[in-house]
Amino acid sequence: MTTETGRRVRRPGRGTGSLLEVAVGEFITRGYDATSMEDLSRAAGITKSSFYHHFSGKEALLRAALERALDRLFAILDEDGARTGSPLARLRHIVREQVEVLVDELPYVTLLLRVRGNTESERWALERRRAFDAQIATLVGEAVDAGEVRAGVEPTLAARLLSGLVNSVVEWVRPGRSSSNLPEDVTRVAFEGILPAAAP
Amino acid sequence: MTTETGRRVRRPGRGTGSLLEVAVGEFITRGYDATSMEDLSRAAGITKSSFYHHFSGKEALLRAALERALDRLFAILDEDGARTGSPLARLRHIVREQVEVLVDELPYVTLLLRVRGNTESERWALERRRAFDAQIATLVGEAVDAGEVRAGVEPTLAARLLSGLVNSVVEWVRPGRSSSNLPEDVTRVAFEGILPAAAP
DNA sequence: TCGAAGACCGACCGTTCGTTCGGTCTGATG
DNA sequence: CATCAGACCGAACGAACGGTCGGTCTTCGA
Repeated sequence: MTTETGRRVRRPGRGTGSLLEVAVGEFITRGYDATSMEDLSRAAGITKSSFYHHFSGKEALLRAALERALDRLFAILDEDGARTGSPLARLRHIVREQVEVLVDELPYVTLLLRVRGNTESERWALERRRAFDAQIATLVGEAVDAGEVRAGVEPTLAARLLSGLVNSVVEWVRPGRSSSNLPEDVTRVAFEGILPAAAP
Repeated sequence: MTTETGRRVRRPGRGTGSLLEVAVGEFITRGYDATSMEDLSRAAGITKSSFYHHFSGKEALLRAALERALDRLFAILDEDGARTGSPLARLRHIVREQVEVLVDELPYVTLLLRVRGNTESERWALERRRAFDAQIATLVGEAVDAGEVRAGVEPTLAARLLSGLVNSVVEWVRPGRSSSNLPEDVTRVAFEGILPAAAP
């Protein structure tokens, strides 16, 4: 237990948050399955058994990380900009905020996007991801029905490519190093085309 | 050795190609590190030790799969349509063919796109992937310089998003089930925008 | 000052991993 | 019919895995 005022009493320790951060970093560079508890311990500067004092096991670490990413993503859908206005405006808002979250919580979202469903936690995360994507797909369909966009292809395909484009940012973005406004740029590219023909 | 006429002499066996196909399928569903040699053997219908008669080890399987995917991708760059014509036309050709290869060699390309650099083979594949992407990025820059496209964002960012959009197809496409012309649709979406504003 | 509890540790457990080895069976070749 | 090589197998190897256990050290509240 911790007292009301001032968490992390007694020894300075390191806190579960810091350990989670270290663990997620290792999970990303080596892959979850290829990362051993000894790898995590070495990276955190404590022994393997000490790690089990803070987390019940390897999968609990994964679960905590996936929850953090999913909570941030679903929070976007509850914002005003995602619930009011035209379907197209709501879509643009969600895409912009999604890139924001993606950069803000880069390691956690990166881990989420690499999950394949091996463990129970991974299957749970996959299900929530599917629910998130389904809401995007619905919104794309509404935007097409409202005549706000040219329906060049099936809304289902458009929604998938939209998610694919946005999520691909995690593959190369590095925190701190953003000369331009990344969320705005990605949103513009997604809706106006990556390489639109030059005006004649 | 095999005779000129009629490969796979003697026992019917199964052939290394079939074993590779099975192994790649398991690698994709469970992940490379989470897949044991016994998993592979069970899926192939032979014992673990029999598997070593055809492949020198687990990583050799991975290497063979990655080579197959990379060979197909680099072959695109050698086609006429990728070497002659305007930069924009060459880009469109490459994107269309890339989707084609992606669907044609789905499991192998999927595996390639999930590689993170744990083993020597993975690092080798990552390097070749980078070389491929670099050629795309160069071509995007040439198209912008030639005034063939509106340069809304940095060419580097555009190239990355282009690759991300195209490669994301492996996450949901299923072979055989293509009512529409997928390569053409993806190409149009990539260049004209996923959800372009409706004409007034 | 002293008891309690959290942070941490070294040693160890059973299991599973990738790989090896010695050997059997089969079928085309001479 | 004898030979030979490739396809295949059961059993076992050392190493590494995730996880457990009993105990030590440190710090704070009473």
